[in-house]
Amino acid sequence: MLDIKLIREQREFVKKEIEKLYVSAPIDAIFELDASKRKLLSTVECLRNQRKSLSKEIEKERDENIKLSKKNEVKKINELIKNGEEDLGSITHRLNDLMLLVPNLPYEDVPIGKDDTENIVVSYFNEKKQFDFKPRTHFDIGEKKGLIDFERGVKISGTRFYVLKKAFAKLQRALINFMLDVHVNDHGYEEVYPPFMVHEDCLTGTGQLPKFADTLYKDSDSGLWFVPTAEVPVTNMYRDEIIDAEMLPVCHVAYTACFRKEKMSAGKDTKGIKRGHQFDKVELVKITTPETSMDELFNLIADAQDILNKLDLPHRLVKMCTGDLSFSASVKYDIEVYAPGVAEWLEVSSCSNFMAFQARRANIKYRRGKDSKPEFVHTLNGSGLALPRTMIALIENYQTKDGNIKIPGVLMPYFGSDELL
RNA sequence: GGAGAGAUGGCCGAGUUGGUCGAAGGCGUUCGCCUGCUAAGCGAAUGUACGUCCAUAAAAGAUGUACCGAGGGUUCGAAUCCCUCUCUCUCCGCCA
Repeated sequence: MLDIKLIREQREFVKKEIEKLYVSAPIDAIFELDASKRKLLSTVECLRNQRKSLSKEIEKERDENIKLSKKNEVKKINELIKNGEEDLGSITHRLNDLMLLVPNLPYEDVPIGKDDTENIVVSYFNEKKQFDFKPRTHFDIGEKKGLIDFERGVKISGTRFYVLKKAFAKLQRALINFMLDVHVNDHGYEEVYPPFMVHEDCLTGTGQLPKFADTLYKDSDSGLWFVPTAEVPVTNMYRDEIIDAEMLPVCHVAYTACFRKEKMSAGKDTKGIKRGHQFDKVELVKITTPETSMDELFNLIADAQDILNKLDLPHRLVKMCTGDLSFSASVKYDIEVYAPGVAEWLEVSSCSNFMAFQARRANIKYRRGKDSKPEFVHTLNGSGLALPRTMIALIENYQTKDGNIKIPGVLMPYFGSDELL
């Protein structure tokens, strides 16, 4: 959520910034609603003040007649208050609804562009592997060796579900543990294991709701939503809290399954395990002071990249342009790993600084000093990394000519002693 | 799932014959005094949000309103009375 004061005081600036995102937002309507809300609020507060003082007079009044007339006076005021409160309620409600639909503003150095074609590749890391044969796709390998069962996945759960078997199931488990250990031991994150189902407030807090309800799964019975990313439960751990300044930055790493309807991508990426309704992910979340959030973003990106470096996988860092920023992000960098079988750069991590946008929605604050007023924190997150796509890259990059996969050394303690699958 | 108890400020904890309660008291914290140092003692301060005024880079200041788990009701007036919900705790049952 944006600061309403920013819209109040610098409406044209906000509109100009939103234009850069190639989306529309009801800034003018918000401005008008805010003005009428404040006007009405003053009126109602003034009336309540009158009621208060009259009530006190009634208490002390000895004359029954005067008392009665004053009571009637308050009753009339109460009518006015009631009407005012109803209007105020509906205006506030409408204002809030609109505010929740306004995306975050882009950070100053975000390149302007209308879609992903205008993103900027910042740099490349690790050499692409050379093959003296045509590299196969992960789904080709997986099916032939009986390590991915697409048919049964579809049988039990429908399209975009698959079953990992034997060495592939184990490989994913090994990767999860490897990633968690690296982030905890080498990068200093604190591991958390959060719920995979959350209250609606959480999704509003991190910005998935109300706009993207149709991409999320929900249990209508309990009203709980399945998390589309660990960002949601982990960031919301601190909802409605004031964090001690000494605790910052808060750095968490969490493994969760993630659930997404993928309606926007209907028909896209239907082959393989690139895009399923359920996938595993190790997520990095940081909560920082406003001053340090940009530095922490680059630390976070480096931490995510470190996994790929340790696995010696070719990847590149891509800076998102304004038109490709996600709803809540102010800056976003994607890490894309190269998979030679499908011959694609796969997004394995999306690292964002949300500035105070989520903090404002989720009401997460910190105190600069003992006597300082609470201020909103900055929140960040990025995958570290998404499992299926890391799997794809690992399988396709480490395949041998005879159809096996060589396990990288760093994974040996996790996967076991088998050199080949 | 059955029975009972509870939810108050950073914490503990009063307040339940409705008004002077944003809320006693204690602890903690901050500042000052005292002290060779520390402790103790003494004095003062110490919630959040939003609005208005002032000011405008911001803060501070003044003032108003709301908030005693959440929502609704009774009343001139509710932390206090009534209803609904949520959560926590204890006991019993059931179960991974």
